[in-house]
Amino acid sequence: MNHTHIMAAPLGSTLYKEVKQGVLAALAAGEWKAGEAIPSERLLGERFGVSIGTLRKAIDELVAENILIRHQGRGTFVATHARDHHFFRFFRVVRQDGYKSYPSVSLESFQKTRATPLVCEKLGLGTGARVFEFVNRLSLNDDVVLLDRITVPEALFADLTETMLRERPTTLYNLYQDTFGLNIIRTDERLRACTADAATAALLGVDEGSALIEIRRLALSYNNQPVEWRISRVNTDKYEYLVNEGA
Amino acid sequence: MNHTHIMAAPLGSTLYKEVKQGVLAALAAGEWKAGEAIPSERLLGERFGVSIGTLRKAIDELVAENILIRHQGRGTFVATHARDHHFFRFFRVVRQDGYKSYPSVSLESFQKTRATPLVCEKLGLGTGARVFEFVNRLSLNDDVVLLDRITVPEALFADLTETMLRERPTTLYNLYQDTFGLNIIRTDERLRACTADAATAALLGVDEGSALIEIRRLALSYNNQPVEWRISRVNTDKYEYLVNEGA
DNA sequence: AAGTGGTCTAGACCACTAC
DNA sequence: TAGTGGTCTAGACCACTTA
Repeated sequence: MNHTHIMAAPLGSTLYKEVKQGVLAALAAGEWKAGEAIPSERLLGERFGVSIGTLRKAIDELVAENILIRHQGRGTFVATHARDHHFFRFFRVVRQDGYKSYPSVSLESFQKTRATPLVCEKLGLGTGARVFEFVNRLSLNDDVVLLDRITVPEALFADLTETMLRERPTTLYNLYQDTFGLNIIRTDERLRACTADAATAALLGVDEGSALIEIRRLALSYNNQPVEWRISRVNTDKYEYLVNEGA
Repeated sequence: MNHTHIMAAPLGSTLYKEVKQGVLAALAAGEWKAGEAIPSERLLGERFGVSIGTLRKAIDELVAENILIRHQGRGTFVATHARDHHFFRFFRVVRQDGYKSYPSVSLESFQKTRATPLVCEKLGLGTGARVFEFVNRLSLNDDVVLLDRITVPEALFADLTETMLRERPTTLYNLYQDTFGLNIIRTDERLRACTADAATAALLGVDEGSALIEIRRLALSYNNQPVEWRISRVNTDKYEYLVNEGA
């Protein structure tokens, strides 16, 4: 029997890709919030007019992209940035012996300002758009290791306050999710070697001129929407940046 | 109707996982060489006593892991490290404007020696095992950018010669595949900031003491067999190290 | 035209979770 | 016990490649 599907066939035009886009659209529209369960496979299959197998193939890809999480017997859930969950997917700094631990964060500065041309380009903002800029100092096992200078557009983060950053119970990306409905699903990172300027050296507790790694990260949400621009500097005397490819 | 499969259920014990292991075992045993087509889905389904759908699920995962490549209408092939193919999966250094180009390589040294304790540990070798050690200098767009010190065990690379390295037509990992039957499918990289010593500075054309990125890479084949240990130093004045997570 | 992988279906049964 | 996702089947039809 030929399939008689309800939806039109606009783009890549295979049924399951359309279903995937449909689910992504519902996600981007906030129909299901982070941490919530999405409807059952049977219901979604009916909604999109496809068989379970086809629906599953669409969901399979979203699970592979860490956008959804399945729990057998419970349901399928919108992924969250909870501490124990996918934290190390975006945090790659580990001790040189391989030991992974969660950083403790101290907020060093916070201001509302206007974006530089570089930041405007990275975040896709108009010239002189307003942004929040703040600096976090991260420690691992009581070693000061990272300095993050983070910039986010005011347009997406209306009413962000220093207190919200200081008193957030979990991770930064979890705050983005819960408070602003912004779900980071992808990052683009570029690393260079650099040397510590006086201010950086003081905050990291290293000598001025020490070799550091500089990470420039753009974090994106659904539809490749840029959400956060970040420049990190890492003291790699006892820690290193980990990349696994394959497996 | 219940499935009546031929194989025993040893480990993760779902049918398609067993099929996947069976295909991996055939690959590791060299039953199908790099670049060759594996048997058709119908034949493999018969061989493992499973339906096409189950066989496909096993192959799907191997394709997702870049171990096999499917070409509609032609067949399924063992992945190769051909230049145009997956080269940038293991080579992450790009120009700061994002432009990707293939490096030109010059071999700076080549020797047979005994492994240091560190190398023995990384490559899983016995104390004092014999290894080949060579240094490559890589240029991108006529800029000298990378210095690779590469160590491989003699046990896996019997009869490796300087000439083979100098006159290889394609990539290094392609040489490993074609000449030694060693298929790199995974790497573990750890990055630190470092400063250029005199020898490194001279070869990279930078000042002694310049900040560089140091990459320590272990490259592995099937069954997590360590094949190559490599320490690279990168001049990031005009280039950077690229990591994309998600999508 | 024959053979390959790619998509899709409809339904069975299993394993796990919650009530 | 009811509902969820997880696995598996058997086969139809499509799209592409090769000859």
